[in-house]
Amino acid sequence: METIISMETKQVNSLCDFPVFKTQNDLTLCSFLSSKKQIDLKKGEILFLEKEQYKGVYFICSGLLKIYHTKSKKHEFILGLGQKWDIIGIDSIISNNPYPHSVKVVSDAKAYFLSPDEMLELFGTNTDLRFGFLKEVCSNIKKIENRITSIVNKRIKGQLAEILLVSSDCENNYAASVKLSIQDISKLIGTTQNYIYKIISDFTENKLIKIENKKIKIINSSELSVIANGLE
Amino acid sequence: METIISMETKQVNSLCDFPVFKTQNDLTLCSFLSSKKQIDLKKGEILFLEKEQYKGVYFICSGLLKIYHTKSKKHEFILGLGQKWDIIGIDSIISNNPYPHSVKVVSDAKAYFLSPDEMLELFGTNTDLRFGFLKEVCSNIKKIENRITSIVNKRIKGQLAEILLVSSDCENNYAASVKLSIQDISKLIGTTQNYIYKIISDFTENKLIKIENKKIKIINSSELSVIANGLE
DNA sequence: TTGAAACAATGACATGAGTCATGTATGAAA
DNA sequence: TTTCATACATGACTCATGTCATTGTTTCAA
Repeated sequence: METIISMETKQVNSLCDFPVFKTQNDLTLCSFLSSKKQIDLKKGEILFLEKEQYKGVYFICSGLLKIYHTKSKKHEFILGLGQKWDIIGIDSIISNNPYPHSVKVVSDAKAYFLSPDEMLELFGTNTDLRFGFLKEVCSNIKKIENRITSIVNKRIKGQLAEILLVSSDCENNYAASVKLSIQDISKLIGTTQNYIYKIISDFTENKLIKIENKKIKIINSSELSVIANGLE
Repeated sequence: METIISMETKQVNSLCDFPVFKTQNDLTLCSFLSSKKQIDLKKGEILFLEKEQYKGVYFICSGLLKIYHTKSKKHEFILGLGQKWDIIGIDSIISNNPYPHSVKVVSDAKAYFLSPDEMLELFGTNTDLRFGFLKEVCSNIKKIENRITSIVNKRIKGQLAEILLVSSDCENNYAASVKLSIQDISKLIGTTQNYIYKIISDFTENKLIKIENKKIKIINSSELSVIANGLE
């Protein structure tokens, strides 16, 4: 069960902290990376829209973003989430194509931004770094292949159970629904908001979860896990 | 509507013919590529299984392959099809990871095979070539992102209509079902064989298609197109 | 303070999709 | 030639999911 929403607490202090840069001993490179400043990304802000010309790569330090396709104004589907340590926009830079999806800030975030020239400079001069970026791109393939298989094989109830489990705060069993609205959860799974309410109502009736202060608290995580794995 | 099954007729005579190699003027490289021989891939042959250690990259010249995940022996899901001009296995070589999916030959095929050493040699010495392979990986990401969005937004009936349309032989309007069995179509869409039969039965009753010599002939492609686009 | 609009949530009903059982056809083995 | 296993195809039934209408709550502007 892959983590959808990260619970990591280590703070990002420098672009150097990103795993992709960890192997570097090049002092000029480290100096350049250390000089970059984090930018603020406000909730609701759109980083870029699908088919827009690429304008750089974002290295996410904190907060939450959604990566989505829009079939029409009515039908938005969330392909994935962007959070700490994620790197957004590499594939467009590499392939010299417009962005293949849109990205929007779900909760206030911080990130480093590198322009196309800066990226190509990094990309061109350093073999280890190049392979690091390429591994990042390739791991995206595996991740989304796993996601499509999961969507096809699981009932919507199972997908919701999984989201609630992996995003729960282990200490208090509160699902991070404050980070992801019911509307966004429905778009992440690819169903309707009404149906998500229905399933949440069922889960509440069956005493798997309960609603406290508009938050979802998990009270039977083992049963939710059975549902998430499609084994009931 | 992206083509699922290629109808291209140009024959592949050399590894040089692949678009990714088209920009090359390096005589040593061309000589090496020209020396490679095609290998035969028999129907039913498995190129590799998910989680297997990578052993090379296949450049498909003819025939049809399926790229799939297996949840269990009972649940196989086809992530995509491999056919002429497709390159299979790049991401594992680049990321130095086992194969993230399995690949099986659906109808007799031919391909060029390059070992990891040969690939790394190509990859390491030539900037244009490197970018060409990376573009290939990035276009795979875009393709499967589009696929996942399509699956989530379309009814199964719409997906079947689309498969029948794009795989049809334009001259005779025969859907290439001889290339893809009903069983494999159901695995490509992610549904049951029985439900595919049901929809085909409905299409036949509504005079959109008809069965001739165990082949599906399209007789109302405009109506099928409406269904494929989810506009009925 | 009030009223309109937007959002949250529920219920009734309709449709899409899956499962199981059954019958027929085909091919391989005895 | 017969028998058995597998594949093909259909029908009945059940469950999952979506749509529409409705009610209640919250927010914001006048």
